[in-house]
Amino acid sequence: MNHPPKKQALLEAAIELFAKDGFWQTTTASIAQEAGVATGTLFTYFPTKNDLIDELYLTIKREALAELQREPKLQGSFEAVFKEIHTRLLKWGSANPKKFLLMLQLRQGNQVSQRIHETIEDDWKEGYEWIKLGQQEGKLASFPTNLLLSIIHGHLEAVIQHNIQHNLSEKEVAEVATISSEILWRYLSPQSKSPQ
Amino acid sequence: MNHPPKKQALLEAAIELFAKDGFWQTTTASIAQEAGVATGTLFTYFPTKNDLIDELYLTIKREALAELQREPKLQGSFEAVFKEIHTRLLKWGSANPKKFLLMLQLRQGNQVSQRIHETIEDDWKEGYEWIKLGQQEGKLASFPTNLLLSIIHGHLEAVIQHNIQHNLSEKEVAEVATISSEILWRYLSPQSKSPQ
Amino acid sequence: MNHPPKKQALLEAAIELFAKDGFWQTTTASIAQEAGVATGTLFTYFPTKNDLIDELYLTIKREALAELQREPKLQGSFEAVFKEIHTRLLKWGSANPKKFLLMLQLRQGNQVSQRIHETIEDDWKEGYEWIKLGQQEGKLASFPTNLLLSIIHGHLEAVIQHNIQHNLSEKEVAEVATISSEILWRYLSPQSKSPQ
Amino acid sequence: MNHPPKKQALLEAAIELFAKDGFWQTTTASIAQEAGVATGTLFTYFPTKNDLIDELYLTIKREALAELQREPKLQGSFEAVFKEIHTRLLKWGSANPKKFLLMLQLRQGNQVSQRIHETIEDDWKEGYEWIKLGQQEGKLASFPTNLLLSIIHGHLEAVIQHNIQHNLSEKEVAEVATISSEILWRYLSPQSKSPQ
DNA sequence: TATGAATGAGAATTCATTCAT
DNA sequence: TATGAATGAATTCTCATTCAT
Repeated sequence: MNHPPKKQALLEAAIELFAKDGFWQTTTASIAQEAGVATGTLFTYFPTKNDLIDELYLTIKREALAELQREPKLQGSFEAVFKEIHTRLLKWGSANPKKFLLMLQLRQGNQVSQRIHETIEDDWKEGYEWIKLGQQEGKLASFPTNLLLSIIHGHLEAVIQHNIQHNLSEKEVAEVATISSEILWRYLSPQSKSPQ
Repeated sequence: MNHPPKKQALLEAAIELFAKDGFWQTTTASIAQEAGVATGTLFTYFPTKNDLIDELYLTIKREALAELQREPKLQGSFEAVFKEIHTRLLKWGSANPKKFLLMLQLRQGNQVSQRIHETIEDDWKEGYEWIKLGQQEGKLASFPTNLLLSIIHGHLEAVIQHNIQHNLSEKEVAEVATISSEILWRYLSPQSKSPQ
Repeated sequence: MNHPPKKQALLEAAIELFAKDGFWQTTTASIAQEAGVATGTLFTYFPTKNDLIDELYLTIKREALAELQREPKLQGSFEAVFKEIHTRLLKWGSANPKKFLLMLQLRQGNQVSQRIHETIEDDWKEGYEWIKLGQQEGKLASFPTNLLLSIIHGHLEAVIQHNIQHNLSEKEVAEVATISSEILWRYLSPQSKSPQ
Repeated sequence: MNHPPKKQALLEAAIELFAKDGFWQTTTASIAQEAGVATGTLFTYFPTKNDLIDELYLTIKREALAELQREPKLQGSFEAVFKEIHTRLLKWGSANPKKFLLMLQLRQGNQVSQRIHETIEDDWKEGYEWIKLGQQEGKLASFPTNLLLSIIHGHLEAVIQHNIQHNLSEKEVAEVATISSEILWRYLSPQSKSPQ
């Protein structure tokens, strides 16, 4: 976010190459080359290749989070805010396919250290609490919060991956976002609203 | 499924180790050792490490598919069949966490060859057609079939991962399956059922 | 002593190169090359470069020890045995300059692991006990056994280094050995023998 | 001896670290850090790491030599001077274990350049001549001067190492020095004194 | 002089794969 | 088929040294 230029270049090169070839097929030498620095320079900023991963993952996760904190502020009814969050994340993921897919890859591959997972959990704690509150106030279906989050996450991932795969334009993404948030909301509304 | 015993042992050892340490961190030597065979023997059955992956992925995918083909046959209304499919897959994934997580890992990591992806697509074609037919007959929401499938997939993944993470008992899994299939069905029913 | 041929070749190559260039200036690649095996082969026998050192040091120390155990058996008066031990070690070191100097280098450089030092101490324990007994029986000067051993060791080292540096012939070494063992014996005899 | 403060700090840091970890395991960066200066600063004073070694070795050797040149002046009979030299060196080594052991390490490891060895030989030439003269005048045993020096050296080393290892107090060192110089003198006196 | 980020040649070690038995 | 020692290309990481400031 405010890295020294060479560090920034390394992170960007890593995103590019990891997304293209996968983490383990990408050598530190090629990252350095892509970033236009010497091989040793990488290790000035990241003591090991795994530290690079960790920082990369954290950086991307925080970039996604930043989407929710930027102007205009999230406001309005619970439903409105919920849909807006969904929309912003969906748009961010669709617009940043490399970062998004890399995030999935790193998570699935167990490459990210526990420490980083905890840091991120911490970052997103506010959101978690907001969802929980929504449930307590009867705005959201009452199944286990973790399951609820898993489902939201799974839904977002599925739709974003679909958008990326089909290479949708910004306008199309916006349309999908509207439909998708509508569906998700209906789907996660409290049971009372469900048809008998 | 009907492999020579050493081949079978190798596949099982690979599942164990890939799931634990990840594909790239697992050496062919360690797989052979875990399987109780010599290092060279692995290459008698799988010309390269990547061929092992391919076969493993295919085997697992077909094992999941077999769940849908086993007795009792799927039958009844479209809704009943849809829910049963969902339930069987969810139970299979929850009962086979290693295989399930490995499947995700291999898919995200771009490790599986194109050829295998095509083979699998072929295997599942029947299901794809069945979903499409359901849409045409107005049994399912009418958004793009691929998106629909992505969402189903994402939902299943989310719930299974949740089950695995929380280590649910078979009974609990059955309960979650009921709720989950109910929700998913409601969610993917044609728009007409949606609240105005 | 009874190593697989490639392991033996590696140990010999290592002696050659370590003695010539020093431990840290010698690369594992060059050792493998000198031994006529592939770079990886070294690591089949020695997990790390340090393990190679350890084994090398142990092997050399035991080779020296073997000099004392070979035929003809050590026998006769305490004095005769003492001188014979001194002579055999002195001859061995003078005849094996590379091994001898390497031994010194490894010991001084703190390269050998504690475990190996303990193993060696164990190997030589019998000798230690024999010296101690000699002291108790009044055959040797009564200062601290450890100091006594240090002095013997220091003397041997000094004379061997001198022989090596001056490149003495076998015959000359034999002469020096006689003088040297005479001096050392006189020097370490009990105080009573000393001039007032 | 009269170095700029940063240079002095670097030399001291180097002694500390070389003695602890060995020359090759110690990085120039760590020396600089220990000395509290920037990495680049080391190279202002020592063009290469090897130059640092050379200067260090020379400095230590001269420090030992200085022990013999300080007040009170060496005087009295040949025997008295011989014993006093021995005692001073023994005390210096025992009191400066890091420097002493480092000296041994550097010598054995072939780390010091030829140029420096020659310089030092020059420094100690006077002592060499004095010993030789002693031999000619029948004060010392008549075997080759070089061998004689080796033996003296070996003896000193053995005893100092023993003192260091057993962590003797200053008083104990003084006692050992007396015994040790007595022994050494007896040992190196001309043959006539030896028992028949 | 002093700094410390940057360099890049070099080194230890790994591991998929081969092949003689 | 099965074995496992041997191979050697490839990779991560180190560190003495440089140089712009």
